[in-house]
Amino acid sequence: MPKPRVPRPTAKRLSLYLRELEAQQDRGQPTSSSKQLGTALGLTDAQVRKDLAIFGQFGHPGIGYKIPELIAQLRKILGTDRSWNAAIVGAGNIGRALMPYARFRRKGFEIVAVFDSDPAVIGSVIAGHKVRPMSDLPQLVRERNILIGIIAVPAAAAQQVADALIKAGVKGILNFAPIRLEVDHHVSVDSVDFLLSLEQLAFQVSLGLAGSLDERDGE
Amino acid sequence: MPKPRVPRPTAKRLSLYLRELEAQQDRGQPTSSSKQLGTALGLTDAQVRKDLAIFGQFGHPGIGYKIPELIAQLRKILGTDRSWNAAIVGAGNIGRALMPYARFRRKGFEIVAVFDSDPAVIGSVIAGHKVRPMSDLPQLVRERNILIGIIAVPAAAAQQVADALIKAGVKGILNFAPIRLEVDHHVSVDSVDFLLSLEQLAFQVSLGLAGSLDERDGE
DNA sequence: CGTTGTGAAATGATTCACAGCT
DNA sequence: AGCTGTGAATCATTTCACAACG
Repeated sequence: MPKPRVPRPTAKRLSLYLRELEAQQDRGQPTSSSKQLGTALGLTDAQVRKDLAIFGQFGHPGIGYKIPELIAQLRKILGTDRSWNAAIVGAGNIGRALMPYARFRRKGFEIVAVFDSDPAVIGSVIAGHKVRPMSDLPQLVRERNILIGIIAVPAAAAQQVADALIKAGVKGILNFAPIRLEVDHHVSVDSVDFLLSLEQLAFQVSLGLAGSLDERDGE
Repeated sequence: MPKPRVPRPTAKRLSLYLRELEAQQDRGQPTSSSKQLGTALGLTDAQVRKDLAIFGQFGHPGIGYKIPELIAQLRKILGTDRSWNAAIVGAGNIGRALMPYARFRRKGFEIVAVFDSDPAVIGSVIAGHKVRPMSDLPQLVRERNILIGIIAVPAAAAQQVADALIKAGVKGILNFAPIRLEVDHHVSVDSVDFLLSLEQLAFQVSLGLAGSLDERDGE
């Protein structure tokens, strides 16, 4: 299994397949078909098969996909068959909402450090996490093998936080600040921007009930 | 200006253009060019021009785009030239983080109601918002002309909350639950799913420094 | 000049449709 | 019969390249 070219939309769907398969497994299902996965996720069966076939031949003609087998494969592909240590930078509203989010750990992401620049919160403990000063960041990121940084600071500070994280060795950044981060090409950035999402909603809604935008779900 | 077909990727970029233009205006810039907008956002100039040309001829050859003019146009197109009343359902971690988010109002979104099903929080006031029981939802959505609902409840409850919101008259839903919502085609849904984003990050990072995924920014 | 708007070409993603396996 | 994997066809989006404009 060398390195297949992965279309970006496919990459996003991989996580969705995994999620749906886990749900089906919880319901006691032993196998699933591309048809079944597709209808659950609003996709065509052909789409599902194309996506999965990129990585190998996981399916069994006449049967479908064996759920435990495919789950294991997807976890390996997505890198969630191991655990990832992450740091949250910014103990404001968003950072605080993220800390107690138990599902993180259940999915293999462990928050092992929290940083903030505000002396008023440094030293306090939130949801079991001690808030540390930014000056501790380089050392802790290295010591605790943190590869993922979560930026939950105001837009004005986001770029310099990103720079600090990258310099310390972080390889992936989840960015909640409404700003485009400029990063080296060997670092991955994924942004969560709910203001943008709200605006998309306003746009689609104001296009009116008979929208001229595609009629497919805006998932 | 009838109803142009708007490619979905274009719709997302429209908000980005508006944001960048506002930043440039704050810096005192009177005009901007497709080249300048493009480099600021990691896009080609041709892309920017194509996107904007869908809605009319806003540019001035040799000059570029007059910033105040284009901002006004984009606001009108996106529907953010007016104010939108929104309701938050779910006063848990995420809901609570959203309530004090001042930027919402600044961008034309006003949280005018908050609902939860937990008797322990109903009646309490969070960030100036009184938490109301779900039974108040239908009436309040109508009375306060709420067109946008923000779902911040656990996945298991999300679909029924969506149904309740839509029945009450909401036309757009911002969904924070990690689940696909089944909605009528006249309702728009946009999802914010940071577990998904984290997994994308893990995927890209584990593909290794020399990723086989596109080398462009993972914005 | 510099910059727009836009057909034409190139690239990318999805769907079709069917041979082949169980 | 039911279902996968996949080449070919279709559809969508981006980039190119250039005439026209101020």
